[in-house]
Amino acid sequence: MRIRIPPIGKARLPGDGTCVAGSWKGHRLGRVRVKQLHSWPGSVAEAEAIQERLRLHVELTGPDVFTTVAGLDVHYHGDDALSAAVVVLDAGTLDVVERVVVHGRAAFPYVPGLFAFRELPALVEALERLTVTPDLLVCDGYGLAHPRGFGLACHLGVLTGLPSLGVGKTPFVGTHDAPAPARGSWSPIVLDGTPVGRALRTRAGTKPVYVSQGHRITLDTVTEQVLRLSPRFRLPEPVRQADHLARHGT
DNA sequence: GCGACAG
DNA sequence: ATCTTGTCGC
Repeated sequence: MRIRIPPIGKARLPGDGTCVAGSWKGHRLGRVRVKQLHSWPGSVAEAEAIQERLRLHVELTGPDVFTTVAGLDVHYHGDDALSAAVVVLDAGTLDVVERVVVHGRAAFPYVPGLFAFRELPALVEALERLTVTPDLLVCDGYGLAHPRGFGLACHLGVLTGLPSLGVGKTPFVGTHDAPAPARGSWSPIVLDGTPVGRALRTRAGTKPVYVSQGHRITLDTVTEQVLRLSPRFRLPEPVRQADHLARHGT
């Protein structure tokens, strides 16, 4: 299987990115710096090799208090067209601090385990357009709970150096028991005898979400943050906001 | 060996 | 992910 792909930072972005709103709450200004840690893979084997190499950069401990949190999500329109959104919230009040949407194209075919390569260029572009630097990235998908221990959340965390976590909506790798019915209960996702994430009940009477570490964060902190960011709905507020922005442009 | 497999 | 109706429940 041969694949031609645009390199990171050079993905086609027809329609150009759109900065929907700027920061207005006096947060410190800063720009997310994205490291160029690898060239763009031209095949499945190359993509897997990149994951095997970058996984060694993942750090599984880090801060447990965050001032601002960013939710990231991508919406697909037809074949390869997509819109990537990042919404930064005040971690305490959940007020919106900044929002960015960019329109582009999927940068890789969908291959389970290589999902990150589809969305990476557009998400990186959106992060680079932020005028604030979020303290935590809340990603739509998996982190450590991945066939090679390096899902989208790990990838974005390592490229930006920011703490990150992954929230999946459906099971992927490993096995788990159903968590107890009460909000806040969880059960471990086990892969090769190792706990790599948790099935977490963010709301009673609904399916759990599947959380895992991305970068510079512990699993306990991941669990705590996802619960705190999901006071009302199944999905954390930053991801819901990003989903809405990517979907409806507003 | 075969199928299933984040979005 | 996306294509799709109605329906039950808060």
